[in-house]
Amino acid sequence: MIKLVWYNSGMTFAKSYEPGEFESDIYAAWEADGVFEPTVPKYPVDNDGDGKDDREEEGLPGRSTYSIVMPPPNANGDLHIGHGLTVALEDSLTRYYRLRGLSSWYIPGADHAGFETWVVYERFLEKQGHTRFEFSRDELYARVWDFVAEQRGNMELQLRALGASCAWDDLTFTLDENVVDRVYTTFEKMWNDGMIYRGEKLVNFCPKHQTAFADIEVEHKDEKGSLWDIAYEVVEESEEASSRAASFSPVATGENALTLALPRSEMPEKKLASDSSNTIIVSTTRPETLFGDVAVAVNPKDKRYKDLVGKFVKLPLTDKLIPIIADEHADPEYGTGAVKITPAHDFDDFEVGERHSLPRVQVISEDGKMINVPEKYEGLTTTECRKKVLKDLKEQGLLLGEKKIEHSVAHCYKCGTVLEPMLKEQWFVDVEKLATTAISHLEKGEIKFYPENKGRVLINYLRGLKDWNISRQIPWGIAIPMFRKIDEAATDEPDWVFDRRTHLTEIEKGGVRYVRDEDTFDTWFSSAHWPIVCTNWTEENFNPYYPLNVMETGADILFAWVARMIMMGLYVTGEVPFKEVYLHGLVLDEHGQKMSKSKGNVINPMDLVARFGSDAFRLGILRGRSAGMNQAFSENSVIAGRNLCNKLWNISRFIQGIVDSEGDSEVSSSVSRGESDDSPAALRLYSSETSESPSLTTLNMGEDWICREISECIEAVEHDMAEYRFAEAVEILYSTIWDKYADWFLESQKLFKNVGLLKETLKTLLIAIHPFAPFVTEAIWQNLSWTEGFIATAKWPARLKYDPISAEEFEKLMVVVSEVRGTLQALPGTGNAKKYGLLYDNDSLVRDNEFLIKILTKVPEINSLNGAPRGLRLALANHELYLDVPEKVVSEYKDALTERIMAVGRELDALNMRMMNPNYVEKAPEHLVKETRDAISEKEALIERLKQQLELI
RNA sequence: GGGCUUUUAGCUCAGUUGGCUAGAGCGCAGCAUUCACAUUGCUGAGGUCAGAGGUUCGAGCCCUCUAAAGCCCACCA
Repeated sequence: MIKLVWYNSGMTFAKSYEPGEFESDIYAAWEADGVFEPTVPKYPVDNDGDGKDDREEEGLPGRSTYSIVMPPPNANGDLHIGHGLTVALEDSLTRYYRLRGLSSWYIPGADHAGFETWVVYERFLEKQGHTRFEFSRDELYARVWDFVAEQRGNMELQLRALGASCAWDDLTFTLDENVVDRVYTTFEKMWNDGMIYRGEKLVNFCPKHQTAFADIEVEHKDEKGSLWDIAYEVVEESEEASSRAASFSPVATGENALTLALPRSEMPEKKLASDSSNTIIVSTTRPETLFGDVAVAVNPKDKRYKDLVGKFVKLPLTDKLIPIIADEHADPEYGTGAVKITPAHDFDDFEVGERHSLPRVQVISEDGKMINVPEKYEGLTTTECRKKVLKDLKEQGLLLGEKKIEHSVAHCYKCGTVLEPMLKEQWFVDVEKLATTAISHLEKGEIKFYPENKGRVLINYLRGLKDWNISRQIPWGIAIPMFRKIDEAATDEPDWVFDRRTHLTEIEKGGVRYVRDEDTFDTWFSSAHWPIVCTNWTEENFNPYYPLNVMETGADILFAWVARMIMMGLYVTGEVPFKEVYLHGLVLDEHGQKMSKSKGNVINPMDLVARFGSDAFRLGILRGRSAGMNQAFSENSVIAGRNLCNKLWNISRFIQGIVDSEGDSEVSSSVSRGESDDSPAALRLYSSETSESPSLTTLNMGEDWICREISECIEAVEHDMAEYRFAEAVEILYSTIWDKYADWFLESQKLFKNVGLLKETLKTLLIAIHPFAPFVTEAIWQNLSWTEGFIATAKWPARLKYDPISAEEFEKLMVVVSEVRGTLQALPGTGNAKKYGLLYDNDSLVRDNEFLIKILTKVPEINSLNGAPRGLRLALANHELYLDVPEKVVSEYKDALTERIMAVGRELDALNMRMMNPNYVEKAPEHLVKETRDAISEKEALIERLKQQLELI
């Protein structure tokens, strides 16, 4: 084993911790030594040759594995702050469970990020003066592959810098062969199960990127726009219409129809005069699409239009006649209550068209130009066409009004282009079965969510889930393994066949030729397999790593990813893909604003790592963060983390110094551990609850106290980790190490040194904080003279043994010390600590700990009070303590003393109020009532003494 | 319109089944300084827990309403 022994090679602890000097060496050593490898084999093993998986035969009581996958960062990009948080969370979990003795497997990944990468690559092509249309699909795929391969190393180096203890050999790229295989297997199964269909549906189409999006990828923004009123002339001449015309009296309704067609209040007088024919007024934000109109809809309950339903209107600027239909979609309250129906270019209209079996007339092409329109409009862009249409309508007197409105418009989430609803043949997954299965498993509580409410939110989402469009018109992705028949003669053969040979553009099956569909899969279709592919799950083999213990990812992709993994996991494996889900929120800037390039408030995690160290970043970003919440982040918290690392370093430097000078006395380094299976989440963890460190002896109450504090801290960390309360775990470690261990225990050890205990307690704390600060703890571990191996694979500490009564005594001593310090500070003048001594009368705590108190308070001397009390009495009940202060100074303290008496008095009043309530005494738990009573008598005694003191002055 | 979340110190956040004299970090003020650490130590100021009612012996926590901020889904002709 490689041991990084700077200590043995003559290197000593420098005055401060410099992360840059250690981090990369340490990471390289971990990696070289296989520290990140799980101990339970990842693939089936059959050493006894009985044809069965030994891992399964051995049985895994509870579960001795811990598996977690990394949400794959974009292979061609840099890590952003969100990745930083992800790694801090996931790696802390991994390292914690590794220390607790589980076979931990953190599986890294890289995402081909279909669309994201494609956008970057297209931009790159543009810069080189090329366009995608110069290349075939396969050429483009090969080019992007090279492009990504060149950049991929970056992201992996950055993950290492963050300390991610993942098994690098198992890195899964979303285009790896096993991923594609698995995706094809699933697709084939779905195809055979009749869950895949090809449908002409409206999809959100980006004219710039020439691809369709899933609903979830569309960004809706509120924009200002216009709502135009256009008059459509009602005609009777059509064949269908004339048959009904008999019952319709045109004379009487001439004016009525017009009046009815317009909201009464908004109807200008002169328009009435200028147009005497029967018209129906529709409102639209997109006049250019009127060529695609196939009907005008009114609400069936709308009395104004009752008689018009079934009649026809003449489509302006054309000769077309289209029917007036009744449909719920028309809202009588909105606009004129009549709406034009353009099924090929509007989602709602599409559905109306479905209901009424209307044709779909496409008038906008994929590149955003007008088609299938009168010649003068043909080939115009939608914007040009709109202008022209409005002008022509106006000339014909058909444009009756324009209203400024605000409405939401679909945009490409990448380039901001307005998306065009476009009629396309796409592959769809019928999600009904997937969703209902997922819902039933979720309702059974098979997956635990953090935060808890997200489970219900997810069920709610799944209930309303629509069919999933899985086709994308970009070359960079997994090809859809479907081939279209091109031999027209083969009439008996199906139009589409499934085939895995997507490396071919054309195949032959049974003498019939087929051509490959050019589309690729939506990335979420393959990502949905992530837990399955990362853990090498197969139909045949037992897999101790599936389901994953936890899925940690961003709350923003709960629907896009988590929902799909659950549906796909259940569909493919029959099991939920993970037992628990932890969702983190967005990392906001220090003012709670979303980070964005345009605001210039983006924080680069690598920059912070370089300046303050990886551990500082991890500690900083975990602080003040809870599940599912978008929370602010600033450099300050990283600085606090950096300071803690330095504190740890100096604590270690101090203790190593003691070990060097006092001699390396014999201390048993092995601490026995028990095992139990009743720990949280049925994990088989090294349990420290039942065992104690047997070899240590505490020699004084400070030592008992710190053993108690550390034990309680370890216990709290265990609870916090089981509940994913990272910030709390860090918090308690921080205060235990700094406020307790360094400020009280180490200070007291300057008097009595228990070398064995110093070593053991330091080891305990280092291991406990290692999951959060892996580098500094390893750097220290390697620098200490009495540690072995890597801290990264050490064993989680056992509880320390202590005498609870003695520990409690130390707590009392701390109160005395604090009171002495506080009073000295409050006295007039400076440098009081060194001026005045402490006097005690019949006080064994102070008498027995004279030297310790002297060290902690810095008072020059502590003496027994012989004779009458003098000086300033300390405001402590149960202690006869005086500061040896001259009369003059005491009298100057009078005001402070009065204030003190008042304060204690207020506390006493509150307590008395409580006791005066008979219901409290009767109904509150006994121990509380007793506590209150004790507190009252203590305060009373204290107040009495303070008053005496005041009288003396 | 449907769903979700937040509101606690100057700032960012904890506060787990109600027991609190409401905590932390940063910031602020004062004091200290060879002897592990100025990336330090000690001390302190700072809060009607958004507001109003209710339940309870007891509410930051539970219930109802109100106000403000934010997010998601649907719709917006």
